[in-house]
Amino acid sequence: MNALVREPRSQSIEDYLKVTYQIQEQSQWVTTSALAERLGHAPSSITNMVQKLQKLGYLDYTPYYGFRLTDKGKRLALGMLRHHRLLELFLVKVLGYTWDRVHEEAERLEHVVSGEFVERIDRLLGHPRLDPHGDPIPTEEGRLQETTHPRLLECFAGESVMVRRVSDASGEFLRYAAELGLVPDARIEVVECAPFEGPIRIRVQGKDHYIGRDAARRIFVERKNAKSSKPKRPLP
Amino acid sequence: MNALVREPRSQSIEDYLKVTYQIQEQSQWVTTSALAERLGHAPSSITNMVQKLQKLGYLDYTPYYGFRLTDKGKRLALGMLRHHRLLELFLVKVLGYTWDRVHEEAERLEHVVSGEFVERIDRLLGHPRLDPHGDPIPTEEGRLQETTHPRLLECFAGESVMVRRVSDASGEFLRYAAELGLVPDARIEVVECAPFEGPIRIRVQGKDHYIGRDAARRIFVERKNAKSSKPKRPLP
DNA sequence: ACAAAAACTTAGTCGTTCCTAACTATAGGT
DNA sequence: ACCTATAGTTAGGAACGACTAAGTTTTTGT
Repeated sequence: MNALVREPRSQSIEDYLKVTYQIQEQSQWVTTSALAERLGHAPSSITNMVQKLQKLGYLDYTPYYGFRLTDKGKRLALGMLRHHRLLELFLVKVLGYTWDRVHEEAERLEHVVSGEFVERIDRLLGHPRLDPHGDPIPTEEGRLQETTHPRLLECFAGESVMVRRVSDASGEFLRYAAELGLVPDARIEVVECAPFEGPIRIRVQGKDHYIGRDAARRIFVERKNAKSSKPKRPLP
Repeated sequence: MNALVREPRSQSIEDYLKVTYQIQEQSQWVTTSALAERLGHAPSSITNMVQKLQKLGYLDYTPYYGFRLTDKGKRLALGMLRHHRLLELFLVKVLGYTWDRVHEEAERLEHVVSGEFVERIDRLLGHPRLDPHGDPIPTEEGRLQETTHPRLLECFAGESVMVRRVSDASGEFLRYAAELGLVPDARIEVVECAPFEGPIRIRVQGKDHYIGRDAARRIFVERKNAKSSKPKRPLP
C-alpha cells in the first residue's frame, strides 16, 4: 500500500540497535546508562534516540525502567551483526588482518556495504558459521545459533576444555590471548585455580601460563568430555 | 605548535574534493554550477561548502569566477580516487561484481576504508595501474599516470584501434558496452562513419555494430600504428 | 549600451545527532 | 518512612550539511 514513507535508518540508528541487541542477550531489559556506556554517549542522548526508535517501532520503551527490541528491531540488529561478523572473518581470511585489528574496520564497513557485498563474501568464505573470535554469524534470514559456553573462569582445576569463543571487546586482550595460544579450537587444561580470587594456571600446547580472573572471564570454553568434531575454524 | 586542531574531513568534504578534481582535469577552473550538477546539490550549498574548503586550505576560490584545488586539496582528492578505483577493481576481481555495478558500492566504501585496507587490496591485486574501466589508479604517493586517449568519436573510417577506457558515468552504458565487447583492450575497427552526424559502424571480434555518437564519445581508444596519416573526414 | 537572462552568493531554516545543565523519579540505608 | 544518592528525562543549544528564497554580479542578445 505505501512504502512511500521511507524508513529513516542512519548509521547511528544501526549502532543503537546493534548494541542494544548485544546488551539484551544478557539482561532482558536494557537501561539507558548501559547503552550510554557502550556507545560512549551522554545518557540524555540515549533517552532522545530511544524515544525516536520507539516511534519508529524498533523497540519498546518504558520510561525510567528500560527498553527492549521489537521483532523489527531485532531483525535489523541481527542484520548488522551478520555484516559485522562476516566482515571480520573476511578481513582475516582474505585480506590477512590479525584478529585484534578487525573490529574497528568492520565497525565502519558494516554500515555501508550492500546486501550484495555481504552475500558475496559469505559465498567466498563458504557460508561460515563463526567469526574469528568464535561469535556466531546470523543467517541471512536472521537466525542466530545461540552459544552458551561457560567461561574459563567457571572451570575447575583438572578440567580439560576447548576454547570456543574469545571476547572481542579489547584488541589488546586479543593480542595477549593470541600470544598465549588462546584462540578458538585451542585445547587447554586447567591446572590449578589459586584460592582467594587468585590467578588460574592453564596449560596450552604443553606450556603453562598463569592468567588473571579478568582474562579467564573473557574466554568461553567447551568441556571436552562430550562432543566430537565440529567444522574447522580459521586461525587468526 | 599545533596539530592540536584536528582537520575536519567529513564524507561530504571528501566528495566535494574528489569531484572538483575530476572536473578540474578538463577545465582549469571549476564553477559552482558544474560541481552542483555533479554532486546533485543546490548551487548555494556549493558556495557554502567551497568557502569552508577555502578556509581549510583545500582550494583557492574567487567569488563569481570559480575555484581550483590547492596541492593539499589535490592530495586528498587523489587519495579518494585511489580508494575508489582500487575498490572497483577489487569488487570485480575478488568478489565477482560486473563492471557496471561497482561504482555505487565503491562510492560508499571509499569514505570508510582505512589506509591499511586499501594497501592490502592493492597488494592482493598486484599493484594494478588501471581500474576496470581503464581509469588510472593514483599511487600511494599521489602520483597519477595521466591518460589522454582520443575518443572513438574522433576516429576515422578504416582505423584499427584498441579500447583503452570506457566512461563509467552510467551503469546502463557499461552494460551496453560490455554486450558489444567494448571493454578495455578490445580491438576494434572503424568500418564507416555515416555523414550528417550519423552513427558509426565498428567491427568487434568479427561482428559489426552501429553505435551512436554519444556512445562513441564515451569510449577512449589508442590508435594502432598500422594505418594512415591521411585524415579524411574528421568527425567533429 | 543596456535590459534581460543566467550564474552565483547571502540569509535564514530545517533535520540529524550530539552535548550540558537542570529537573524528576526510583532505590537504598538508617 | 524518609531522605539522599543514583539513574533517567527534559530543555535548550551547537555543529553539520543540506535546502529555499531573495539579492547580487556577470554574461548575452539586440
